[in-house]
Amino acid sequence: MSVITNEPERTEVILEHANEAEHFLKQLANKTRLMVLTSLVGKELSVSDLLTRIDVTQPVLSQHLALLREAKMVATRRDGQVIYYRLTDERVHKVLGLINTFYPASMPD
Amino acid sequence: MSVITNEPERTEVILEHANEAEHFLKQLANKTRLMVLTSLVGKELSVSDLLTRIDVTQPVLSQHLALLREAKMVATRRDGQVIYYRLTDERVHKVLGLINTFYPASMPD
DNA sequence: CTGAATCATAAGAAAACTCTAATATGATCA
DNA sequence: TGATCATATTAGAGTTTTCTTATGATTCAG
Repeated sequence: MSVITNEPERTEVILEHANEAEHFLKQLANKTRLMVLTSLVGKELSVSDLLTRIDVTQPVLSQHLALLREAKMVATRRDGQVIYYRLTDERVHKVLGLINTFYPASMPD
Repeated sequence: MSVITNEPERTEVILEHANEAEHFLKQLANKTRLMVLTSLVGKELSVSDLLTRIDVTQPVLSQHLALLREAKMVATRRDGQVIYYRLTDERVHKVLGLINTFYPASMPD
């Protein structure tokens, strides 16, 4: 029935998924959320941890975290009163990795 | 002075470029603009061409094209009364290619 | 149980984005 | 020149996103 379609690229697939792609990109297209997601690459962090790294108020951070949870881009684990967040969407990881290549690497700490 | 930093990934670079990354992603995070950009992969198209493929009014398309021009994601060429658009940002091409892999390939025409 | 700490939620204001409708610009052609 | 075609621009309305402020829920220590 279906044949192997081995063109080097078929970006047109997005045309049929433009709504989903728009939605996905919108979830990433926010400074606070980008910083959250980037901070979570390779490690789990608590909300307090994130608050020390990102300059936003607690409710604002919490609202962005709620959005990311809803989007299933992150998941949580509770330990006492602390809630740890981690990345759960490999697509996010890939996009962050690509975007990362667009900017010059800065001096590591 | 600087040393080779050859970690497998250093997504933290985005942290220092979160504003730019947000701006870049916002420009992509729109159905009409995604369809425009995707339609332009590998080919030049006129505004009329785009209008036949994308279901929006002429002024709306023109406004989105203005934004993409401003963002330098596309460039134009005039031939008589027709204006042709083409992609000019390799980063856009790369992101579209990646997003594309997130969706199942559909049957080619 | 009371209080403090950590995190979440909700309502409304403010800001940003997108569309509608009307008009303008530039090119071609009779 | 005047009409028409292709595309762009503008003002304002409508919609969506984000923030502010206040409050709620859960956990733990004393």
